Amino acid sequence: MASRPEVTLAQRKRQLVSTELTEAALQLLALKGFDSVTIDEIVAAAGVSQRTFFRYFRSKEDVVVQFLVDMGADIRADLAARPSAEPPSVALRHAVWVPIAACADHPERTLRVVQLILRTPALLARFLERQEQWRDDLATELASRLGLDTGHAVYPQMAARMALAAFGTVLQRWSDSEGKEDPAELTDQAFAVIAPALDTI
Amino acid sequence: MASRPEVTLAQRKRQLVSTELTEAALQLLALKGFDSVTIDEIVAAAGVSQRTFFRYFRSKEDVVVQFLVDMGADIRADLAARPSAEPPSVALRHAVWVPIAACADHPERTLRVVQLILRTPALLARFLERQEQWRDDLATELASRLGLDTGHAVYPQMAARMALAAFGTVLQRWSDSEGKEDPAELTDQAFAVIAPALDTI
DNA sequence: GCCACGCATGGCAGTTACTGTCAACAAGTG
DNA sequence: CACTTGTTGACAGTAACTGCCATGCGTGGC
Repeated sequence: MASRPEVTLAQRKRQLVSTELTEAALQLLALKGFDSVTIDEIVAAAGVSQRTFFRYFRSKEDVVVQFLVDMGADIRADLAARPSAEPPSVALRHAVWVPIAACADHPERTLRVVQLILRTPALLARFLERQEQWRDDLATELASRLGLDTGHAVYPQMAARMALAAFGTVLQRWSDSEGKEDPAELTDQAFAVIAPALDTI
Repeated sequence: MASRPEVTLAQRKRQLVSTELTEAALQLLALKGFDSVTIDEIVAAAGVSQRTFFRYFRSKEDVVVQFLVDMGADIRADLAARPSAEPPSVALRHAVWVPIAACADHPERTLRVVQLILRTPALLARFLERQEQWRDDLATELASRLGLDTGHAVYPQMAARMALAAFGTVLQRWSDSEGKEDPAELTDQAFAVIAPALDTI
């Protein structure tokens, strides 16, 4: 046994508090809007102290954005797992599809959050800031795939930005249509636009 | 005379206070970093009260980002002025070149500010948030140029995002190279990447 | 010249996000 | 049992931001 001897009781407790805070925050924020909810209300609902909140999240915005952050690592991981013979447009489409599929799988959970983020300036700002990290990761991964130097060629940077442009467009259209438009179809349309640029490497 | 009877003394006084605050802020921020400078220090250097500061700027970040905001309107204006027969890649290249040229014209003034923004998470977040407005403007302008409906075609959104991707890449490379790389050349390279996608409309 | 009005400003109190510090407590280890 | 490690809560403190009100300064009517 001991396949995971590291998953101690303490770690599970941490996970519990984290999800408890996230749930409480998302419910309150979706209900009253971002600005009208204070940290005190969130921690009261979760049953912890304010100090504990800031041990789990760096800022009020982080509670909402956090669940999208982990997706960044998934994108890069998926891109790295793609066969290197695959053209960039196909590989990137698959990589970007990972977080979109996660949203599409639980629309009732994610749609509200996505809408909240896209329509709240403070949250949107943090979300975009996190995407910068995704972009750098994607760019370096692409550069190593293609044997290019990130410092000299603009292609990796541009390709990463174009992929995230597709991601953003899909998210926005999905949000604005209240989830009625099909994410898969939107992703196809977005990548159809950028594919000619991605594959002229 | 009276070519501008609206430019009263009061308005010029407002402009004076605004620039005074901006100058004081930029100097202090470039010197000590964004987080280490307080509003109190800025207003002390500018000789006004803290309350007055927040009558001119919505937040501490705004002092830095503000000067980049007006560029957004310029981009759209330039795009609208372009002949409609021009392919999107050329028209967008010219539109995006407007703010880049403004930076390239006064490198000693703008390089520090651009670096400060790109390297300070809080400032970067606000900057990106403002760009969202640029993007919407560009997208609607492009849609009307091409007679498309923003609500049904993804092309205008994607084209606007690609143009801003080029803008961001140029800014980042210019900033990372300490101004040594030529903005015009970087712009050409970036648009060379996206041109195949932009012109397959 | 004088008064009234608009408008920018400053001071002040208050809210809220966020941080440093310390003591208490629980769990695992020798 | 002593010791270490990790999590938590309470408290004080900083700094960003806002509402309110009084003050002064320029402009226009009389």
